[in-house]
Amino acid sequence: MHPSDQPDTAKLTVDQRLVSFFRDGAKIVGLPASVGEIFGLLFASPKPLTMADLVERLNISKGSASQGLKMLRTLGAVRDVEYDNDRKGYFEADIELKKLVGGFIREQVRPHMESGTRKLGELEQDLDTVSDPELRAFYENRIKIIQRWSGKAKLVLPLLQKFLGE
Amino acid sequence: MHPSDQPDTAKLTVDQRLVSFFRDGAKIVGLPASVGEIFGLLFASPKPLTMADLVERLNISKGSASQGLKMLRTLGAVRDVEYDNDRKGYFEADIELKKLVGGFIREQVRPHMESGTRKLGELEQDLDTVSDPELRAFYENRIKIIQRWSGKAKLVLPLLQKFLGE
DNA sequence: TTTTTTGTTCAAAAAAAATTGAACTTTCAA
DNA sequence: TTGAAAGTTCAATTTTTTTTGAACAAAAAA
Repeated sequence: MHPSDQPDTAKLTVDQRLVSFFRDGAKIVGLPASVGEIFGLLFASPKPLTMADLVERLNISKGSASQGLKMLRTLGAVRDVEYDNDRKGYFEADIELKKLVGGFIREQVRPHMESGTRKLGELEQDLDTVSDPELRAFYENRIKIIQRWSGKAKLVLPLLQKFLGE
Repeated sequence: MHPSDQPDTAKLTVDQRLVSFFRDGAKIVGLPASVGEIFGLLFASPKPLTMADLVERLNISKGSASQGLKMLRTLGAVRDVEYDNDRKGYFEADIELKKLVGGFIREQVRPHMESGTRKLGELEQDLDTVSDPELRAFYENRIKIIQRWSGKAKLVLPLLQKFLGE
């Protein structure tokens, strides 16, 4: 073994640790590991990186890099930058918590909430099909409970965004 | 086909819709579908149910029912109740948002945050191994950014709990 | 005690999700 | 134009997660 080669248990470099940190973070919030790694490497890099850099340094396929970057751009977590006046695309991590959380809420939370609201509406329609009045009253109450939750959730999101926006 | 058998496109009953609603909800927050279904059926039931009821009405295995109930109890989303002075165990959904969110934060959020905090600490140790002063300064700044995020996150959880607790 | 009912555990199977890589498109330079 | 570099797409593969079900354990009834 060459002296600079490190065994598995060796200390990781800071950028490797950041990649690992964001890989875990991505999994926690339900995003693919590769997406976390890409963000991590960009976050750990003083200079913008190309897709080829990501493929090489993270050992991921071109396909993963492309799809991961697409998702990160949609989330507003990564942006395209001009660099080296090169025709290749360069990318940079966005470090504003407000933007990261905002993108996550917009892309991952709101769509689910909307579909939930729609489903809840359908549910109310079906109440008419319940003939037993006691059961019907029970269901009405249950639906009211969900609506109360839903109302809170809708209030909480802007509150959260406000709090996180410095 | 017997007249009471409904084709796939037929209207669902209210309890089926609630099961489906919570199945989706579970997936959104990263829990197995079966866990959502179990909670959904309990939520939709005026009376406590047994494990056998869940197996039969949701068409899931005894193993899934047992494991799902275990998780829901750990989350504080379901509780054991006495009923019918029967030796079987009976279960009921908990409908307090405060408790549901509290359990989720305690079981699913806190452990991840703690492991993140630990990893961040390790990361700081490794800063010493960075010889280039410019790169080191860059990393120091990045770590500071994560620490700022982490601080916010730690403040946000109690705030959230307070807001959701009626 | 023995049998039956109820519930748990966990290895194996099935299902779902992420990743790959080869074919394709786009874009620019020669 | 043509060729090469850069990037995208998506069917096939791999990996991860969930679910199953049979063996086991616990507890009460017979």
